[in-house]
Amino acid sequence: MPQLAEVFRVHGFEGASLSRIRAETGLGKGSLYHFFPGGKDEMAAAVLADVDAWFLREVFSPLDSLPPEEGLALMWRAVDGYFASGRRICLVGAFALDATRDRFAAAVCGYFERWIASLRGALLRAGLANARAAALAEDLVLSIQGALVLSRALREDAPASHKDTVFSRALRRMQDEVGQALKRPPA
Amino acid sequence: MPQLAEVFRVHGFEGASLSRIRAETGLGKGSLYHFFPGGKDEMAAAVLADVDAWFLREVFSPLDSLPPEEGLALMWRAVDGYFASGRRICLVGAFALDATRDRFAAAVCGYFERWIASLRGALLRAGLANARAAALAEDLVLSIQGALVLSRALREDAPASHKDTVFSRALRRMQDEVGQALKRPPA
DNA sequence: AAAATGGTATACCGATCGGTAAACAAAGCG
DNA sequence: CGCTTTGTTTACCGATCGGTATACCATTTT
Repeated sequence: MPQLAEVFRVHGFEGASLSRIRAETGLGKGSLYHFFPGGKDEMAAAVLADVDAWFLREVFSPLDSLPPEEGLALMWRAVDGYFASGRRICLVGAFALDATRDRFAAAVCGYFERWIASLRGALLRAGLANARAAALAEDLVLSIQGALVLSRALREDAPASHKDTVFSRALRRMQDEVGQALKRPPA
Repeated sequence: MPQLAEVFRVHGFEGASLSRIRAETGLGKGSLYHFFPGGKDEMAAAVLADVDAWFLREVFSPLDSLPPEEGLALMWRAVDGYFASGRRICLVGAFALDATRDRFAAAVCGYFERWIASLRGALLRAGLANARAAALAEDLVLSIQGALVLSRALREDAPASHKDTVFSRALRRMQDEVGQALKRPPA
């Protein structure tokens, strides 16, 4: 399943041909269609569900139920780890850009809505005003996606130099932004 | 050429099959290969060059040569118009996400580097400190890309309601950020 | 009018696409 | 042991892929 996800991440939905999937997973065509009778669509849907489950467990739930500061700290760690400091992109974001979005509209839309909602909730509980929490939550999720795009565009996938990439810089900037917002009185 | 660009934008490089291109442009296969003997790669390269030229003319050059406030104002207008308030995505950003990036690495990388550099230059000339200008320029370009991803993910391509979309909100927030940075002494 | 030019339409190529079917292997279980 | 279940292999399907070749058409040039 991780390998399956990787194929979609690297090549996109259209670019993830069955032969590439076979090569990456080592499974024959028959095996793939045994597990996913619905074909490529079902594979992609399963991967999306898997991603969603991971984020639900590692990001959304902590944001919802833990003290906001803890939840936020966990989110930054999880995001930096999951996206490999910008070397790996967001599958959902990639699907959102092309026509693939229409096929998996519910999953794509739900993923981002949920993320923003959980983040907004945590920020609210951390003391931010309603409007400010909503705006900041949206801005943070949006910036993460943008950082992934830019990080990949500038070819920062060198195995070394984890430190000063666009993604790491952006992540630090976001944390600062949250920190300042929580210290200061809501604007 | 605009139609050609649209096919790549909507379907991505892999999803932009020659038959779809033919359908969209109305040209026969022969005509396409007459103008682009190099096939799909050359078409995509031409589209990328076209996009780059447009941004050079409408965004980068104004940022470089006009007074910074004017250049910035033009950029916001151009960006909002070009991306149709979030209803149209950035072709270069989309290419950057999947394996297509490797094929057009130079163009993709150059596009973003140039954008950030021009923006940084304008911010510098507007009075920002070196580090702050660089960080803000990166953050703005990154946020635009993120706003496009999120805007599409949340299906905000309804023809009506131009006003309060994720993209419009994000654009306004960025303008505020720049405005505040220019007013205040550099942090 | 003849020839060359710029562009188009069409048929076709091998390769690969996503997907199906059937034969087969290996356990699980009575 | 036989029988089913679970999974894999393999061959194959029609459709479509990107790309080529050729014939054709409309100008323009000579």
